[in-house]
Amino acid sequence: MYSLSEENYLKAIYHLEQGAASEVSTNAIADRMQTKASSVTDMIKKLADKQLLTYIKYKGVSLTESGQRTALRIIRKHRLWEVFLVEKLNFKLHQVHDLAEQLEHIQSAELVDRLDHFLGHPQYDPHGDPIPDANGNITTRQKKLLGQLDAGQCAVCIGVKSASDDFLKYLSKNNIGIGTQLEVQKTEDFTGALTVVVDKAPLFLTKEIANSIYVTLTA
Amino acid sequence: MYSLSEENYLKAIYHLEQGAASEVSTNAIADRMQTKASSVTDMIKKLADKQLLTYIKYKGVSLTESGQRTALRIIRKHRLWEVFLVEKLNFKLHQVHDLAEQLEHIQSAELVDRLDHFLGHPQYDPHGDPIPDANGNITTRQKKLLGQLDAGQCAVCIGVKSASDDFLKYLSKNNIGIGTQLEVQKTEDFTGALTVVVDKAPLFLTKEIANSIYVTLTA
DNA sequence: CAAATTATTTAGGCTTGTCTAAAAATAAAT
DNA sequence: ATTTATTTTTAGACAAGCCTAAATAATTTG
Repeated sequence: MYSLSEENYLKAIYHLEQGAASEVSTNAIADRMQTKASSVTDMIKKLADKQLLTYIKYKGVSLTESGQRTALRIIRKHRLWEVFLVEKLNFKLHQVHDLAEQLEHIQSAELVDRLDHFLGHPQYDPHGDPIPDANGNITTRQKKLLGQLDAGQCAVCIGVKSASDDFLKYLSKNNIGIGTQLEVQKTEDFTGALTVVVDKAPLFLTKEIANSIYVTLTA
Repeated sequence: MYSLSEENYLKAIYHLEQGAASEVSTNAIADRMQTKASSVTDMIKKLADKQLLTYIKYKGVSLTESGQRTALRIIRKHRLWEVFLVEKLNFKLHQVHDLAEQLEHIQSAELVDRLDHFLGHPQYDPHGDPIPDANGNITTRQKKLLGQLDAGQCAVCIGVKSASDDFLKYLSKNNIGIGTQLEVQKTEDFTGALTVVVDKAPLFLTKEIANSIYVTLTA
């Protein structure tokens, strides 16, 4: 179908498009892909020829319908493999990304579907990111760092940024895990620390800890 | 480590070396890899530079210790993935080869080890081929077609050549599966058909059936 | 608004892995 | 033992994907 390199570009551009209002710039892509701007120009011309994105010289690119669909297929594979690696093979969270980067390029629609079924149609990957379904539909949750919330806001933990043993141990000791409901009770402007309510009990978190926990706001 | 192409060459050469007394010829490799002899020459020069094989012009190649080890690592991955695809994802036998050809190139020793453990350290893949262990040790069993045996020989079924539904149904109805002990009672020279003893009961098999069943001789 | 800075593209080159066509070596056959 | 046929290697070219250096466009700044 598409080459390994083409797939990686599509995925990178998709991610850059999320969380950036306008077109995606050449340099932004080069940055993310650890490559040179001139290489990016070459590739986006090729992807434009294949109708995967629209490209206006000196202005940037944006994915077409077809480009988005393709990117989402790759992201679906990536996240399903991450679930497999963590849930079935007991990998640690921080180990799975690089492996999934390889596995996401395996070509076989049937393999993806069977893997999805084998894993019980998971909705989210181990980092808390949503897994697109077979049709490319994705439930977009606003992913935030706990440290970015204001007093009074409620959220649920959907993932963590770092996965050091000590950090995970600290979290489980304080009854925080994926799915845990949190309410921000108070914020300290000076230190950035905050007090949250977990299981009706108040808990004091430093700025560093709060900025290592991903959450999504609850309705 | 090694490129996808290099890995495929090593694997092909390994397989050609098994069941060929002398050096492996350029054309034999080209045939197996569906490529041109000139491309093979280019590649074997590169592999010789990397000490993965010894190459004498116009005479052929043979893998070094290091080349064999590398090939066996790839074959180990291939066969473990095949087990996964059949046992965990319920793929049909004939579907798994092409997928395993992709999966065998995923780079991660830890992934292989964890997969091996997850699958319960299987000894053989779904085709009945032995899986090398983590150190590259492989239990070489003489793999034969049932139709090649003579009267009086005993063997155990280790796999099947085709995997059509009808054929598998036929086998299970006659109590033949992986691990089944067989003794050849009589052969018919003219038709190639043979009578085998399964579970102490005689069973008549046509030449076509007998040549679709892989066995290994028992001591 | 013109000059300086930054971003992007073009031009040309390199590597990997492939190919075709021609040359050289080996093997087969009369 | 020469000629013929086959196999293998060399030479030169090509596409993909990357690079550096130079040119051009866009943006920022005084």
